[in-house]
Amino acid sequence: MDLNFAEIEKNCHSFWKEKQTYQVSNQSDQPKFYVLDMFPYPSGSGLHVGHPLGYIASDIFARYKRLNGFNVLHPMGYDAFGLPAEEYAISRGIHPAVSTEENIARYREQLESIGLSFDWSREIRTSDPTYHKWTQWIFTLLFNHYYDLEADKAKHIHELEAHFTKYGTANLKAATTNDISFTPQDWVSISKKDQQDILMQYRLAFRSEGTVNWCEALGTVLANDQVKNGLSERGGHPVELRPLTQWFLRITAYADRLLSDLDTVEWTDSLKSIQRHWIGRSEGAAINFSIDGFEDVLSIFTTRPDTIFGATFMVLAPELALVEKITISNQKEEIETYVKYVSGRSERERQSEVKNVTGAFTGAYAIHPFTGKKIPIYISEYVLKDYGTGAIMAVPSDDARDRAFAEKFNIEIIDVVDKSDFPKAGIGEKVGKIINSDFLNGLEVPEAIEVILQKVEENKIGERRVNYRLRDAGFSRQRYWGEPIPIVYDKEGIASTLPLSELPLELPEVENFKPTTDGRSPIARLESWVNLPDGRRRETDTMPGTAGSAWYFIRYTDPHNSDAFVGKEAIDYWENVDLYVGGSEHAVAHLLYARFWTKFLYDLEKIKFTEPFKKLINQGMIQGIIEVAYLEKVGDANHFISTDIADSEKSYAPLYVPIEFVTDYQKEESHLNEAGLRKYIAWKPDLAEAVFKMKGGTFKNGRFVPNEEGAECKFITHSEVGKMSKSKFNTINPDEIIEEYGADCFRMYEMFLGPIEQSKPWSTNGIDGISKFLRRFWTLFYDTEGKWLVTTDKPNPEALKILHQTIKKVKEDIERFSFNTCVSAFMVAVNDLRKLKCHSQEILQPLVQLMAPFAPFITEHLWAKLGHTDSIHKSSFPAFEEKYLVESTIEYPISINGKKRATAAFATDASKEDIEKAVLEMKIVQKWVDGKPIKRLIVVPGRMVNVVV
RNA sequence: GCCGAUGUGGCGGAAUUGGUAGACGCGCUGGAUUCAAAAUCCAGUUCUCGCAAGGGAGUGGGGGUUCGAUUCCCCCCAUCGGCACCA
Repeated sequence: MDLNFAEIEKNCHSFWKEKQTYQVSNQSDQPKFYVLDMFPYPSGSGLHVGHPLGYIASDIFARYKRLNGFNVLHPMGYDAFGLPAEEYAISRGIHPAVSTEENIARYREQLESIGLSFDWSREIRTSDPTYHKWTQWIFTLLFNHYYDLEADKAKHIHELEAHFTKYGTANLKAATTNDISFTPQDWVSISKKDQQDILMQYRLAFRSEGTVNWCEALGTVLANDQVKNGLSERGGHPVELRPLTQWFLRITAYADRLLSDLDTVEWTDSLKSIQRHWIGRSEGAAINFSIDGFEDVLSIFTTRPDTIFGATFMVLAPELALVEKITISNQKEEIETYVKYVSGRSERERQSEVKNVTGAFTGAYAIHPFTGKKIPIYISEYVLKDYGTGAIMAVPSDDARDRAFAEKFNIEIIDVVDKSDFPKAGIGEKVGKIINSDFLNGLEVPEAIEVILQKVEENKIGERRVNYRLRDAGFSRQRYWGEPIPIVYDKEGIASTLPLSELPLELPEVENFKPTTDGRSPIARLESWVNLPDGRRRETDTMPGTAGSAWYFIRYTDPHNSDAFVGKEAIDYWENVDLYVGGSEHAVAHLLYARFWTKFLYDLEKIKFTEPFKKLINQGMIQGIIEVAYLEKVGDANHFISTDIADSEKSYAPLYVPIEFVTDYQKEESHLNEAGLRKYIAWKPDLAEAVFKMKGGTFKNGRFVPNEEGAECKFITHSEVGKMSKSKFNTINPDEIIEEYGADCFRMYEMFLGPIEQSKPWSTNGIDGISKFLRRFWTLFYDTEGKWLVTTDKPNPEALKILHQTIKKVKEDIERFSFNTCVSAFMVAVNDLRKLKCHSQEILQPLVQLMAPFAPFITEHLWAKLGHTDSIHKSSFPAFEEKYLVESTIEYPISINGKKRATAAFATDASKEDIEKAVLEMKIVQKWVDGKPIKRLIVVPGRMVNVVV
């Protein structure tokens, strides 16, 4: 009987549904295990073959853990709010709620067809009011807390108010937007509005004027991680810096913990290093320089205080308020021109211009705190307003940029570090001996740093300071499709949060949800919603996509709780995610925000863990082949040129070609034939008039005109490996593959492709191998007539050995997430058992259980045929027994001078001496030794023999 | 430029602690079956010299440690990913 996977799959789906096989309870005596896939955004194009790679891997692991007696939480849901979902809806001209609903339905269907063992009763959606109610609630908590740097945790804002009333800012160590100081008397005497403005500077969710990434095309601001090379990550639109009042989350307060706790999680080195970089901790000092003729002090940040005697000028960020104040009248024009020039430059331009230093002199001078010398103050765009204090002491001898600047503006360079002992060291490297530096002379750099830091603190001219590259997270979006920020403003503009009883604050229905261009959210147009009867006004910005995904893994443990974001018992039982699987593209956004929210909720004692994801595996990207046709514009005419006759000197416009039009796709000779070309012009009607030139002739107006009799219409396309995406028309859908080969085959093939974390182009070359394997596996159970072959015969030792070898290998390999080698192991086992004509139930039944995590459908069917009524996925993982692997002899490789020349079998318990003797007597060994003296004879028992001549 | 990862047959890849390099699969070659084909089954398949027996080379390149290196160390190259005036 042939393997009829379609029928088996159908039966399994209804069996699992009926028995609720994958539903999991929060009450269990079994140990817990939490396996989670990264939250998908339900895109309009559905799943392509790249998505399931991680889902299948995590599913195998979840099933494996279940078979090993764990209570496994393995849920799935949708990151349904956010920019991509909204852009998709706008492009189709429908409401995002409608398109999201449609997309989710399709996703669900596809995910189920793959046989993923999700507990669907726990499905959540970020756009669902019963969910976003709690996202909003967490926002209100962030608003009502500040960060106490002394206790190193978040505390309620009331504690801060109490501190202000009692002590003012004295002895306050709290994360803040601006360092200010006042007395308790000041605090009580100022207005309520002023008090609130001050408190706002301490809240963990706060409103502030900041420079934001404004994207005109998307009509919204974007977070730093949504901007790549000065363009929006989504859509590639230009992004400019704009001052705008926005909501922010004070993630910087958690910078140190986010950094140090990376050591406690099992993530890849590359991912950890990406996060470390993003956080960008640097230790140094803030040092105050007085300004000649002004009361103001100039505070600078440096990581090289040891080079302070080499500081020959100062540089300020052009945007700094101080600049205007200190500029002397003679220099006013120059400075103004320069400031204007900088403000007109986009982020992108500033980044691309690395070599050419620019700047302007303010005419003011700072006083060197140790030498008392006057040093000129410049401004330049290479100093960033938001990093450190926005001001530096420039040391041209030990910093490449400072040096370039000094050379251009003819400023003195004093060598302060003698690096003659380190000829290979680059400029700025922290090695060498200090010279020309008064009391620091002769010290090694690390010592000098310590000495100067002490001196700076003694003299009260500065302090040690740790600085971070990490910025506070912009949390406002001027878009429709997101959680409304649950804030109202009174007549004075004082912000307050909505109480839990008024949550969720649902998105109002609007006629026009398209983005505006005036920097306001679309819901701001809805006056009736914005203005409350009591005169207060609602906040109209919405939250970014990262909000809902920052805590979703918590909600899965108790998804239907209407009284709390999660039940205490539920979260204390399940705790954090044991295994998290997803792409590395979320390295800094989602993964950092989720860690931040987790730590915040931990501080508030809502949860008992400090990291959301203990172990994280990044699955590689399955790439696609992108097919491109070369286009040359000749006047108004469009000429397409086949790649084999393309002129390598010329540059052509590459146009994407949908892969379904391409013949011999994935092969070198991929091309469009006559029918393909017709499809192409039908798909792009504006190119109907185009001319396609190829070796064999020309295709024009829907007809191929050959150069000579019998010439072929073969328009060769240019093929390259790249991301699989709808916009490149190269997505391959799992549905067709499942229909043709079955879900089990699809699952095993995706795993067989190679290590899970490796990226590779998709190719169906080789899927036949898996398909054949499954059919061979099937023939262990059924003959061609459909007769059941399994017997109760006692298995022979050889079959037992095969089984137990396989159990051992598969168990070890699953535990190290090496799924491709598991599939190989199954193939080896099936090949060997077929050779033995083994049909013994005692062998085959454990083999079926072993394969259940990989091929859940076929194994479920066979399990039932083997006489079981309950699901195989509720059974157990076969136990490995060493005794079946014990061998009486071991085959040793015999090497001469490290090169293998022969093999020889010896008894397992053969002594070293016996082996030595036997080896030396071997003919082949004597031939190689050839009478020469034997220098050494190495025998590693159970391993190998090496004869050194 | 800095940081991280990767580099093995025609292809995807395996070799878990330094111990038989190339498991398993694709592809290819030959054979069986068939009127023929598909499917299936059997055998072979790193390169190279050789009729063969048997040699030689070989895990991106160069060097080193070791009886023995895909595995450890140093230098270099290539590809991918991240960051890029970060003081």
